[in-house]
Formats: sequence, C-alpha cells, structure tokens
Amino acid sequence: MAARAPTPAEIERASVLRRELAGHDYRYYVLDQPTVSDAEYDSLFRELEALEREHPGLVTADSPTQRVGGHARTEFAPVRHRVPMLSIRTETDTTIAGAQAFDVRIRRDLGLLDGAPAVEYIAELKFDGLAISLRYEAGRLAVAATRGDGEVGEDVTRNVRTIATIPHRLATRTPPPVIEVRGEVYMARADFDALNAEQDRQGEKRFINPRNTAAGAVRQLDPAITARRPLRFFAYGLGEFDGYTPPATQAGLLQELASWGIPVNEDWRVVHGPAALAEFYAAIEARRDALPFGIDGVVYKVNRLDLQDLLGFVTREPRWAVAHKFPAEEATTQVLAIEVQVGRTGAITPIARLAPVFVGGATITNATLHNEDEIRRKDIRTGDWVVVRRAGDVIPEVVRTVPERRPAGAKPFAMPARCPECGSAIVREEGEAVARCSGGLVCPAQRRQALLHFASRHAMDIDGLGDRLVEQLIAGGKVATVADLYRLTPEDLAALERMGEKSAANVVAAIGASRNTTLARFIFALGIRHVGEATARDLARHFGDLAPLQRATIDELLEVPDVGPVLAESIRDFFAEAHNREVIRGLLRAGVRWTPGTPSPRTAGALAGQTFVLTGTLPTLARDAAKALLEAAGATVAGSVSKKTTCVVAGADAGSKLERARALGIRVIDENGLRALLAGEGEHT
DNA sequence: GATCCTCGAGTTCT
DNA sequence: CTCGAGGATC
Repeated sequence: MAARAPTPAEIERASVLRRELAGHDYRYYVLDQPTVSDAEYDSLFRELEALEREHPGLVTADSPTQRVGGHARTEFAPVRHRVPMLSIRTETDTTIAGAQAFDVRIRRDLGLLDGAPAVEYIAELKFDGLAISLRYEAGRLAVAATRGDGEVGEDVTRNVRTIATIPHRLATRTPPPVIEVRGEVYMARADFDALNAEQDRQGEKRFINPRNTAAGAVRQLDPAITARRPLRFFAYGLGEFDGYTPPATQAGLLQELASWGIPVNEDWRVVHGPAALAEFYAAIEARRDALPFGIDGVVYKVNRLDLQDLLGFVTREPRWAVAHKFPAEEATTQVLAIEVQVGRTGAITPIARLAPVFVGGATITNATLHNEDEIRRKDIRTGDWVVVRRAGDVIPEVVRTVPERRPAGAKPFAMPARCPECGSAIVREEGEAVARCSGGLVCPAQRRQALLHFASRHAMDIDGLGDRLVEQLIAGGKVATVADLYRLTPEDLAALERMGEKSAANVVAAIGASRNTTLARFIFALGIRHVGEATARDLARHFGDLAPLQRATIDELLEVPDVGPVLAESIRDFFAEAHNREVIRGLLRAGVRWTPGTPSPRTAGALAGQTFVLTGTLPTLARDAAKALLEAAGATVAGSVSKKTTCVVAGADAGSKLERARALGIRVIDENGLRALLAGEGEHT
C-alpha cells in the first residue's frame, strides 16, 4: 500500500459502500427485489475494490469483496443473513468445572453480588450436524440457508424441502409474517448405518461419518439425491422475525416452536446455578452413546431472553451462552516412524507417521510432535503405541504413549545432526525450543517455503503458484530467488508436468499482476524473521518507503511500535546481507512497485500519543473503520482499558471495558463524540 | 521479575 | 488451533 493512510473521507466512503452493497445483496438474493441495475451494482463494487486495493487496511472480513472465492465455488445462490448466524463460544475446560466457569462469568457480567440468588439457565444438547436457518413467511417455508461465514450462507431451499421432518407450513392459525428458525440438520446413527448397509449392497463407497454425510447431502446440487438421504432437524433458536413477540424465555420459545410442528429435541432442562449445569453435563455424557444421534457436548444458555439482550455480544459471540464439549474422542495407534520437516525459517519439526486410525470423524496418518522437548516430555519412540485425538476436533495430536505396549529395543528419538534436505548442520540455539537447519537459502526446502511465502495471499498474492509448481521450478533450476519469478515465460511453465498452455499463461499473468503491490505486502513477502503481517504494516506506516527502512539503524527501528531489540536486530541483519539486497534490487528492476507514503511515526498527528479503546458496536462505523480513522490521526488503538488509556469510544452492547473505564474515571465518548473530535482536531492540523 | 497479550510460525484433512 | 517468543505492563 501506499503507506499513505486513508483519509477520513475514504474510510467513510468504504464504510458506506459496504453497507450499500450488503443491502443490494439482500434485496437481490433474499427478497428477489433488486433496486439497482446490475451495471450500477458492478460500478459500486468496483469502486469499493479499488479503495481496498489502495488501502488494504480498509478491508473488513465482512466486506462484500471478500465473499468471492469463499462462496463462488458452489452453484448455490448466496443468502445474506439479516441477523448473523453466530457461533457459540466453546468452554475450553472439558471437566465439569467448565459449568462453574460459565456461571462465574455470567454473574460478573450481570453484576450479581455473592449473595444473589442462582441464575436461571437452560441446558440443551449440542447436536453434531450442520447449522441451518429456515425462513418462514406467513407460515410457509420460504428460504433455507446454510450458515456460511455467519453473514452470508447458501440457498439450499430445494434440498431442505425434501427433509421429511421439516414442516413446509407452520401448524398455527396465526403465523408471524416473518420468522427465521435456526437449528441443526443431522443424521441419526441408525439411519446412517442403514444407509451404509445399502451402499454395501449396491457396491458403492461407504460414508465416513453421519455429520459429513448430512452436510454433503444438504449441499447436493440435485435435490433428488438429498431426498434419498435420511436427514432430520432440531430447532434451537431464532434469527430475524417480524410481527412476532417471542416468549420471555428460551424454554418458552422451544415449547412454542414445538407447538408449531417444528422438531425440537426434548432433552433440555431449566436449572438454577452451576452445580445443576454440571449435573446435566455428567448425566448427558453418561447417556451419550445411547442417544440415537451424535452430539459433541451440551450448551448452556441464560434462560431469560431479556437478560440475554442485556448481556449482549463480545465480538461475534453471544455472552449469554457457551458450548461445553465433551473430551475429544481418543484412539490408539502405532508410530511407524518419526520424520522431520523443514520450514521457511529452517525450523525442524518432527512429525509422527502413524498407522492410519479413524478418530473424531477422520482418518489420521500424521501428527506434529512440535519439537524435541515435546517428544522427550512424552517419551515417544518409533514403534510405540500412542493415544491420539484431534485437538479442537481438527489438528491431530499425540496425547501419550501406552508404555506397556512398547516394543523391546525401541530407541528414544534423536534429532538428526544434518538437514535431510540439504545436509547442512542442524543447530539449536541456547534457550530455544526449535532446532534449525543452518543452510539458509542453500537448503531447497527453505527456498521452496520462501517462494511459497512470497506468493501467499497476504504477501504478493500470486494465484496458482502452489507447492507442486514451486518444487518443479526449483528442481529444474528455473528459479533460484523470488526475483527470478518475474522472468518466467509461458513457455518455461508449459514445459513442466501437469501444466497446460492455458494455466501456464494464467500463472505468468498472475505473477505480472503482482508487480503492483503495497509496501506492507512487499515487506511481509520478503520473509524477514519475526516480521509477520502486522509488523510489516507497522514498518510500512512508520518509514513510508523501502529506502529509509533499508538504511534504518537499530535505534531508528526501536522507535517503531512493537519493535524491540530482537526484531530490530533481525531486520537490520536482513538488509545488511548482500544476497538479500541483490534480490531486492532484482525485484525492483523487474518492475515491482508500490505507492510510497508519508512516513507517519506515531509521534505525528493531532491525536499523537493518545491511546483509545473501542468497545461495543458503533451505530454506523465498523470497528476497523473507527480504528483506521483514529490511527490516521496518530492515536494508538489498544485492546483493553488501562491507566494509560486516554479515552474509550463506546457503542451498543459495550461491556466490561466500559465498566473499567468508568471505574478508572477515563473519558467515555460515543460515535458522535468521536466524529466531533476527529473533525475538530482535523482543523488544527 | 512476573504476567498478560499479541504476533509469528507451523500444521491436518476434506 | 496451538505453541513459543517478544513486547508491554504492573
């Protein structure tokens, strides 16, 4: 980017464009009543894209420009959720103490004193399926949508209509004009087993697990296939509604939904206090395997809806609910070998190759062992039988070994002395946990990773330059440094395996397009040790252009916020290296460029030296936009309130930060106050 | 000097 | 997601 910070007008414009486009999306996709022509829509979209390209800091996760790619892959129409489909925060403690922790937070947030009566909660099951929103208009099922990213999901109405237990009409004489019912589509165990038995009979492949099968069935392009999958549904909440007054409690809501003919699981209970929640958790866990469907835990909610509103949200998670999961499923398997991988920085990571084992809904064959100390701590050896699970139900993890089953003569793991890729010495610095290959860019593994990093999405964003291609380019001697990329011709690429003329041309075009970049991306792409995305942005903003950064002394680097002695030295050493300077020259000669900006050390600007904290939701300014505005004025935006905070900007649903600010006597303003402040300060400068 | 928080880096499977 | 390291804070 332009290290030039966006002007307040640009920030404002981006925010307006996002809201407008989101509105058009909704009218087009959900209401089917677009109010602008396609051409008008396109022009707004392109304007936002251009602004975001110039100032990547303006890009928000929910920007309409970010949807493409994430959602365009399928053939389902996007559906914008008027009320976002949020996820529930997961309690990390999988013992019954997790219930206690939730209660403590709720009582604190509600400001209840020690002697106050127990809070009324509802405890429900957490179904292992696929979240769906069912929109009923005048009592008829109008739209069914997946969660997607929470803001925009996919229109799967035709498929969902084939699910027998979901009513097409609500069983009430007086249905609300609009009501969205949210719940989970799942497949019962018995139905899943029967389906697989049928697959066997037909000589077809078996399905892996009920959850993925349900998710896959809902997203079939042909509803006839969905209809043949035995799907079911349980409701647990509401999205948008209009012309409807919900009951006073979640329990009342579940009863009302059930009375309308919507399936609601009956294993919920209204309880008081944390001990009863823990009791529910233990009781359900004991019955878990006997339930006719899969669950991965239970959910606790504050029962009264008015208290839910009072508690509000932290970022995108409701503060009045928590998912309390059961401990992850574990399985036992054998370590076939312990190998090592070489990362971009030369970090040597030991990996356990495992006999394939099915656990937590997937077959695990590899698991990272992190580093030497970790292996020693757990005493894992080749040939050992180990207990594995998927941490957070995703990343495979070796929990412990089964010592009784250790084969005779199993030897402890020894870190190899030489890098398996380049033969250079492997060294481990005093006090560091990781061992590193000392080969630097001599090491083909490090060169590959450096190239992949350079091309990655948040760096130069070169589409199509994946690991297969990079490997071939390096092995074939076509590319030694990142600067060589810009010399590649379509013919060079078309000569490689699995590379047609068309894709070769695409990759060359993508490389060419990456020439126009931003300073922050460029700095990040260089792959300086300890300099990630955030630090690269700080450096770009502080120095404005590459030249001053390249000649910066340690002392000058230390002036950059969040840069300490270690980073300063790493950055200076990088630019002192002749080879690195040569690569940078090569990149500049190849035409890589960006718009230089004005150096803006934090010491400049009207609000310089002041620390702001944002809390709650502002009426019209997105959080990132407010942050960008403040930073453009020279202020620091911090995440939490402390004595050093100058001022807190509070919006709707502000929480503990606001309380703390009041306790410390710190000035609190709202969005209007912020605008006045920025406008007022602007005149002085 | 201890502690909290953020950032960086590495990783799995579908 | 998770760990470790570095920076900032108390």
